[in-house]
Amino acid sequence: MSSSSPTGKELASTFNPADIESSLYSKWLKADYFTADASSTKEAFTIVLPPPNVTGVLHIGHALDQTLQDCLSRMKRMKGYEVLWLPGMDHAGIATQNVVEKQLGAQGLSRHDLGREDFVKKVWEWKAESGGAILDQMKRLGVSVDWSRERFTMDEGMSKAVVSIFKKMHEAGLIYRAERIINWCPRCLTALSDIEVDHQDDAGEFVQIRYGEGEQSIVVATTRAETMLGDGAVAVHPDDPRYKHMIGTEVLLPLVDRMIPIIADELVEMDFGTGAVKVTAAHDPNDFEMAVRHNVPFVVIMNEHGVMAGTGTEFDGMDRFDARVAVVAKLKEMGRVVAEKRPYIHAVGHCSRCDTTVEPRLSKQWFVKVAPLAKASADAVRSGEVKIEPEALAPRYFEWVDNMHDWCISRQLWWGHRIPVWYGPNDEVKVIGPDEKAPEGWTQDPDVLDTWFSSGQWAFSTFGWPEKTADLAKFYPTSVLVTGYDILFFWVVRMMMMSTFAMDGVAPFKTIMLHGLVRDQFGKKMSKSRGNVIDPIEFMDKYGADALRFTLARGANPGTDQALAEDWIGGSRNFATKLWNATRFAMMNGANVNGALPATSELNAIDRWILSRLSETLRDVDSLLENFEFARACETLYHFAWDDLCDWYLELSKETFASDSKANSQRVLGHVLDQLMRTLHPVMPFITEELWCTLTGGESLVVAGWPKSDSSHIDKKSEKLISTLQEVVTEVRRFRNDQGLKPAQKVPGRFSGSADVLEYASALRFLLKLEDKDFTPSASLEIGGIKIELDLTGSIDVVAERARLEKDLAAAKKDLQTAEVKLGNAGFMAKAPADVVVEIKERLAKTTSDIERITAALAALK
RNA sequence: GGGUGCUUAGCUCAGUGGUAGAGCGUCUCGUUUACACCGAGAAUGUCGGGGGUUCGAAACCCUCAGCGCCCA
Repeated sequence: MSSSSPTGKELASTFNPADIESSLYSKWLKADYFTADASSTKEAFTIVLPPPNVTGVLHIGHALDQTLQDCLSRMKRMKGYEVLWLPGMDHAGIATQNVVEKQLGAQGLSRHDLGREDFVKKVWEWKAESGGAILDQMKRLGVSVDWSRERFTMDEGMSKAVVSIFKKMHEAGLIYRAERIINWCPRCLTALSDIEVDHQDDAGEFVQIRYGEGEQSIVVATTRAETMLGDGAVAVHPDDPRYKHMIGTEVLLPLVDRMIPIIADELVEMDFGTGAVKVTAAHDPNDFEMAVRHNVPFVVIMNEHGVMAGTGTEFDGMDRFDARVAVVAKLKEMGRVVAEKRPYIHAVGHCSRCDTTVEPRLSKQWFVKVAPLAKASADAVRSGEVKIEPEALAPRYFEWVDNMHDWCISRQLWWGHRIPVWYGPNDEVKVIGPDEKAPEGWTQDPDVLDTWFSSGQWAFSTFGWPEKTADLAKFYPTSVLVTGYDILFFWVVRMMMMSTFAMDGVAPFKTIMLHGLVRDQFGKKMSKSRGNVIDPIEFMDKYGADALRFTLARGANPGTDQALAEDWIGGSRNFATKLWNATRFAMMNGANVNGALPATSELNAIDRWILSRLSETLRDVDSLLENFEFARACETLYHFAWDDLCDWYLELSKETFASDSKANSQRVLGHVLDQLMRTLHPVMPFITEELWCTLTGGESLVVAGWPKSDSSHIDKKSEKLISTLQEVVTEVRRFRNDQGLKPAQKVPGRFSGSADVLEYASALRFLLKLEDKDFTPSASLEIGGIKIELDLTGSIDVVAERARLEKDLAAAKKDLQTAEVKLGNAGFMAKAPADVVVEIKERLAKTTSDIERITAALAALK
């Protein structure tokens, strides 16, 4: 059987995604549909793609994030906006440098063997050869990004912007250099910001050590015994009665034989450990704070590799973890270990890139003073200029921006934006802007900037800032930022801070739409070690991009994680096949979009009903998508397409399509499919494009109009009638099933009752496999005022029928009781809204008549 | 320790005051003018426990228990 289209094209009998996806994507690129026009008079709709790492490959989280962005972009494009969805990549400082260093390591080389210049050259070579694999994978998903505007955080324009903003922030007093305790990775040999540190529960030890002798001794507790070599004081709480008398005195620090003071500071928790803590000013952030307050000296006892150095003890030259063991052993020997707990589970910081245990280290670094920036970022949300969706996640945002520490932005790496600060021969310090030259003989700071410093500018420097470009004017601020809540703090907050600063207080987006993480089918986090990682490419190969996209969008409830299983992607593929076959069937039956839709007065109730359901669906889906309710939008479309259209409309209309009076229905069906394909297109771009072009002969759904719900089509009367037909069909099917009739077995049957239902008697007969001929009824049913009589050749299964009726009777009695209780409740009658009371009264009447009918039927059964 | 969620069918989750829902899975029947990647029918829940507010609570409040995430 074939289905012909306006273009003479035919649909294959089975849907195979691989046949259409890549050629459709090429078609869209060739037609230049995704390239935005800054000179357009249309209202702009802008999204910047959260730039994936240049080292990255597409994982399921990207697939979700990008599917949602593509849905919004495609819908807005169809709605007539000038849509810019800007793609690009992040240079990912540490991650990328690690990749290239690893490659060098395989050849027995380190970056130092190459030298800075050649190493950076090598990284660029790596990028040209193997970087950005993710971009091609994104094309598989069908992303409608503007490739002509693709950016990279290290490209020329963005690099210039980085230098410009550094200078601007420095001039505003927002960037400074200071000696502080920072997170140090002894393997990557660089400083890390707070958010580049992952806290894990590690099995460590908790050791209590006695300092001093006799009366003048005090027991401190620590998880890092080796740092005692650098202690400058012991701290207690000022109100602690145990130690009050010792405040201001000194105790002997063992091993190094130094007298150190006992100080009082409110930071100390009396209930924790012994209530006395050692103060290692150069190796712990809290100790550093106390040391500053009490003038405790900073004693550095480790080098950059985490190796003990400069303590003047036997421990110099030992790795920090070996030193921990050795120091405890030695102290034990001396009888100074009062108590030990092992294992002691506590949170320990690890480098988020290489998992090495982070070492707090006193070091001179560049910082951003975040207080004013964070306040502006918080205010933008508090004032309503920026909306967080879902609103429930706003407190998390505030918790962060309201309590933010200064941001360490220097990294001791080679791959990244080099800090534009130059030092003169006499310790002069100067920030050199993009168009300036450093004086002769000066040297540049060797460090580079934190990757987030440049990606924080993604929402404006991608448009050409600091130049006053047409793109910037047209597309900034962006409309919505779509991203996972997991990078709210990493990236979103940085974008907010940098953008509001650079763009004169205008926040970078109007809405921050946060989605959750994709988890495995049991809701567990995906991880390589668990072996439960879902590869989006594999599943696109297997089920098609549309199936993956639909599954992800259907699971995307605002701000919450979603589980994903292969079976569910298979289910979405089944849905795609359903759409394919429904369209194929429709076209075999002459569905078309030629000319105007017939007036509703000329349509039968089935056509009026599907138009009514269509209008309601379009109305609901539009509002759901505008509110980022992707899951509910998909659910609504799924049930309209599968239940209303395929299971009921097509089945009820088969009779019509076989008759001579089918023209109106053919036009209606064409219209419904046309609108359905348009509405599904943002979620399932490939199959809808293929089906719609075949059905309508149109150029492309990418540039087709977004459907408007036609409220004049909403027809409650037809909905009521069709719902009665559905009830009749379902009940008779149930009866047939209970009676053991085969689905295809024809049975003589006839209807009597209200005329508007009887008008569709032949459609009912078709669905119920009832024959229209004279017979003596042996069974009868009554549903919704319609009487159905059937001939079961004289014998029916009385036991089965009795069981069925009794079940119905019990349900009806239960309903009756609830209704009676409510109506008999004076409080309910007095306080419940009128429409609820009416509803309950109707329910009472219906259940009463049902009970009478069922009771009579039971009595009639022999 | 601070913050913030979650607990509804076998599994994963919707559902914010008016008769408990979906997808997947399970059971039965079935190749009938698209589709077995299908159709028809069925089973399955004192909505974590307890208390309160209300005419009415899965939903609102309190409390207990369990689980999770973020931050320190």
